[in-house]
Amino acid sequence: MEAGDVAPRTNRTASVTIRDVARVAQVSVATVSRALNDSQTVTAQTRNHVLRIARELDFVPHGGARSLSLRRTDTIGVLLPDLHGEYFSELIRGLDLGARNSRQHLLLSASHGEVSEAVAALRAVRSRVDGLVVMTPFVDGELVAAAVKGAVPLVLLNSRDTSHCDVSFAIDNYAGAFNVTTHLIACGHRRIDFISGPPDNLEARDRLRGFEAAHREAVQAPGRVLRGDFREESGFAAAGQLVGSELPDAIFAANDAMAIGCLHALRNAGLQVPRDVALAGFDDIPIARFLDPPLTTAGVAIAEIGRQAIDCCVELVRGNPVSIGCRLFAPELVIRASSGRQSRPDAATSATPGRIRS
Amino acid sequence: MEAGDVAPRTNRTASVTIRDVARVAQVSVATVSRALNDSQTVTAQTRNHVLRIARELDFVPHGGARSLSLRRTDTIGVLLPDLHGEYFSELIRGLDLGARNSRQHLLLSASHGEVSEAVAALRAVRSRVDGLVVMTPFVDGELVAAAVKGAVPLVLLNSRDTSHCDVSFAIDNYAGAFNVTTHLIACGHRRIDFISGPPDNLEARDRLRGFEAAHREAVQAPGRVLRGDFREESGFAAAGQLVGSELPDAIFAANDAMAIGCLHALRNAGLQVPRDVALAGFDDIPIARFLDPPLTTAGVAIAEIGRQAIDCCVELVRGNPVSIGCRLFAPELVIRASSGRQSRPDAATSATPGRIRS
DNA sequence: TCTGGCTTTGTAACCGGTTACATGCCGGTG
DNA sequence: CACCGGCATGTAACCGGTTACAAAGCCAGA
Repeated sequence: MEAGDVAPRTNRTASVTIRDVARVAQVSVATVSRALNDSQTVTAQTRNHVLRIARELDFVPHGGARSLSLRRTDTIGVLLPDLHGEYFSELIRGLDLGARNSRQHLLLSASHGEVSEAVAALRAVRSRVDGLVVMTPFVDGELVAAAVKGAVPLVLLNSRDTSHCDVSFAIDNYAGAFNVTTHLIACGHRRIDFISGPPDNLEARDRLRGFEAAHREAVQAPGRVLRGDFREESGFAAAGQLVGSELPDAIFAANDAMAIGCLHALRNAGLQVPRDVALAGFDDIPIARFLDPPLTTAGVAIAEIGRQAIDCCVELVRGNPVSIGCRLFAPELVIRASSGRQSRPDAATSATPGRIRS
Repeated sequence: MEAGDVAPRTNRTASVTIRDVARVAQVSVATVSRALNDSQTVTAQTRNHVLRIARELDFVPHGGARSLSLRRTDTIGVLLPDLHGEYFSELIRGLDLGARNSRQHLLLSASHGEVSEAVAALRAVRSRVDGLVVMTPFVDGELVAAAVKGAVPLVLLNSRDTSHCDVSFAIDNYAGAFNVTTHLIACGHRRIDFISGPPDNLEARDRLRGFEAAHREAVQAPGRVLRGDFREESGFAAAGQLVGSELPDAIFAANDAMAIGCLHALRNAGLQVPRDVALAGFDDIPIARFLDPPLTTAGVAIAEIGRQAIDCCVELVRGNPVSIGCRLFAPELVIRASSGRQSRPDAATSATPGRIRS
């Protein structure tokens, strides 16, 4: 904030259009257009002439005009509940990978968990993109589809609803939570408390169901269920409650972010993980392995899902055949130090065998 | 991948245009346009009539066509070296905040540190956006400006170059590194090693300069300088080298990501931070406070910079007066446990007094 | 009744590309 | 020489909005 000067409406260079090129090259706009695109119907000589003039004038076709004419924007719209945090960061990495691969632009919006914002964003964006990748755990597919109105192909993320979209990607949250819980039980933990996600979030509900089912299977009573909202702070708060009352043997947080908050609160209370309490999370965000102790969690190929979602959306846009329906990703149990002593080496008897990492 | 079916080119609903609305409402397209925008020159009665028809037909104006006509896309293009990791995640949060505030879309691209990709992305994007926010530490402002050609306002991030853009935002890397180093010296550490960023990165160079200057000021010889690239892995590798040879009293990593890698390697080697080696980073990414031990670092208001950059870019787009030049952000010394015993409470005698957090 | 001015609406050009169709030019054949 | 086919190029319509300008309608005042 040091320069007190005021910018005089900077002089923008008026952009050079295809008609300028045509005039200078003394040909018609059609010929210029044909020369710039690959079209075979133009002589090598004229093509070179036109290209030289275009380069001299530093002509860059106007993307918007091109889109209007071609009815193709080469842009995929992405609507996420949020854009920050390790989870979305990983997801965005995958989306970028996919987009870059298919030479698509990425138009990014966040709904901040508000239905109204999501609908507004979709309406604003649907005529600027060729396809949409949408993740709105708080909204059911019907509202999203209504806002999109079939104007463009729609891919849903983290949803199993396929009645309102072409393809959806989902994580098997039930199985993931089941396996983590079974692992904790196998480690010898008797009372396991659960920090849940927001109750109106379908994924959060499935994780809770998996937690409960694993207890039923092991004929063991589940511990307390504390309510969280998937954010670090709520994990911190929930652990604070637990520390104040009777401590469980293990805590299973419905995602890694809350597990991190939890870990922080436990440390503040002078407790050691896993000696005093064991801990597990869900997602395997990149930081999970760097925590102290490294976090046991359900590994989800977050970036990979993002990449595939874009790929799939692009195929739909191009009208290529695509296997429709819901693509379910099975999380992998990632066993690290935070879950504590393992009574038997092969204790986790889940269908997806656990893997010791890092 | 369960559904083996193949999507038959889904039947998209042909979009309804302003001419459809005009026809049904039995008025001219001009009147429809006027009714939809606020224009005063239309009777309340006709406006209501038109709006009702538009709603019935579920008419949504075509964004692209609107942009072409208005020469305004309500979109800000953002080009970053990468989109993932805690640092960019924080930055994107700020960018989103700013964009949302000014009702702008965000067109996001990553250059992956490649000059050619950056230039290609800028050319592809410059005709689709009203303004650009660009961060390319590897490219000097001139190349960026050449690719943009003054087509739209340009704001540079993490650059002090103002000769090629309207406004630039920068962090005072020199002062930040100077203060962290001075703090480490004040803590009583004699030999302090430095893990640098990539040598062709201007910010990395400034941090190294600050590190060296603090040693000169304290009349103390700086330790070894190991080469990193700002990524976790390189911090891990560098610490591996140090562990193999003679261990310093403290390690100062040029950013937090490398400090995290470093911490991981030290823990693997059975060393305790700060008892065996002290550690400090730079950036204060959100996770820094949750590490064990919490990381001493130079706090940069990452999201705030992103927000201000968008705000500023939007003001430029709108032709509003804006204080031009470079806006320099002074990092704040954030003292946490990783830097070890503090010999005197007010040891850090820097201009920006340190603050004990969390 | 006529005129002038104000308000509301319509017509058509424009934004900057693409492309269907028309045109002109060429050489080859009957 | 007339005719035809094929190729290179030009003309103009089109994508779907906005808006300058024209025109029409209305009312008040002379």
